[in-house]
Amino acid sequence: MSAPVILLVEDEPSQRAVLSYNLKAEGFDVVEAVDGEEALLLASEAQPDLCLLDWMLPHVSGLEVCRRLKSGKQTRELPIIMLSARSEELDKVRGLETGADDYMVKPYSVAELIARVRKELRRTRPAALGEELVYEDILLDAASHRVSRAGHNIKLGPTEFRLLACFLEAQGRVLSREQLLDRVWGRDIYVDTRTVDVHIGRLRKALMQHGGGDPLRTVRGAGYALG
Amino acid sequence: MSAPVILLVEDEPSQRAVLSYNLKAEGFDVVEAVDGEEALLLASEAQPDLCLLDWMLPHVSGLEVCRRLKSGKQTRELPIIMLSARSEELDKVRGLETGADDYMVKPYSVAELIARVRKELRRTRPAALGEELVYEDILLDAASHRVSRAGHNIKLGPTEFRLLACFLEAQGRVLSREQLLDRVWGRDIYVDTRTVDVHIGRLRKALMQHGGGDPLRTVRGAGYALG
DNA sequence: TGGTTTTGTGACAGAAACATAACAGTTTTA
DNA sequence: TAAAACTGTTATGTTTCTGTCACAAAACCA
Repeated sequence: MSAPVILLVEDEPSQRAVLSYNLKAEGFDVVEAVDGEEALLLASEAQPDLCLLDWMLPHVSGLEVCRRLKSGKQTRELPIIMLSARSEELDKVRGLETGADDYMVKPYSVAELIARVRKELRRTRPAALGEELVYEDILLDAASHRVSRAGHNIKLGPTEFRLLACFLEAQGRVLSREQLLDRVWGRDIYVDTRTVDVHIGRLRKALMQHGGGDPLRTVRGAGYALG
Repeated sequence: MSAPVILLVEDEPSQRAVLSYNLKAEGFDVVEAVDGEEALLLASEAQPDLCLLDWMLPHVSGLEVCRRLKSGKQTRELPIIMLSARSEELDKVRGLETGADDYMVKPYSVAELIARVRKELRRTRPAALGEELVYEDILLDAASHRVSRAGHNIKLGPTEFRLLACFLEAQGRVLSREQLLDRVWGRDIYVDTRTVDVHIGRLRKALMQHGGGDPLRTVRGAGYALG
């Protein structure tokens, strides 16, 4: 499973370097933007999982970037943590009003920032953080890379493991073959779309090896879903 | 018990502020010095448990401070972690054998710095954390540097020892080769990632020399895990 | 129903990931 | 200072996984 991607928007180079380095050390992928323009561009292009947004930016203010991200269709769901140098309560209120999901005042504890990042990602990318994912009698422990069903241990190849993690993260939503290729294989890998079918088959077989019904649902013309 | 006191020697105010803030956030008491003079004074006066020492200092260099601390009777036992801006200097620091207990190159991961601080403190203030790591019949005693399995003493090389300690600390989580290289070999050492495999093999052999199954699990495409 | 589209699946060859032994250079130990 | 222990790399063998294809089965549609 790919590491969560964090969009870091901060104009001051040294601040940016420190944050970037520490985020990378925690295992995140970091995409950096130096101003609002670039931030908005990368937000839709790099498909980040979370955005760290500085309040003070040249040209377009952080507040404005936040507002635009939250009103854009593609980027509405992107969690945003605002970083501000000032502690005035008014700023905080305004930040959260604009739709930011959290707010931190500089100077902040890096440990606390990381903790808040994790808190936001826990909602959207639980598998990437090493959480336990459950659906009925199926249990996937991302940290120890283990899967079991009704108590029986189940051995999965890397691809099937990621596939199952996707379905568990998607919470029953239907995922198209294209979406699965993106998330499981990666964005710029070219493989035949029918290959997904084969791996779905393998995943099904593995999950049913100790009995139990088929937990995967084929949605003709659309893709697959869990449950 | 009172919190460990850390003597932070760093002349640049912003760097000092960041470090101080983060250390305090982790529950340490911080005493700050801006140059070598003050550092030497505070080292004997404030009775710190550990010293974070910047390489570049006005007047008296960090290297010189380190040397003096290590030759002073009262301060000889004070653990020192040197902070250096560039990796070339790191070599010098190492080569000159200043007596520092650990080194970090800027920019560093705050999480890693904290981890190293704890590591040093564990030696000098062992009451802080439990020293024995256990998994099933495997026992690692960090204080005496001993490992045993099912009662049999097991002799491990330094690398295998650290490797096993990592797995015991990770509590069953999968560790990637990169993570292991970071933790066992160090962040800025270049070693082929395949080398990890070899040492895993050696560790396995050592752990199984008196019988018993393989406690290490290979997670294809991801890394290794204990149990 | 018959034809058409979509999905399921077994087989297979090639690729990738991993295990292990051997080796040469280095460091530590006695 | 010689011997022993340790390290990182390389080469080779082994296992496991992948992606594609071909054909079978199922679902859909008129």
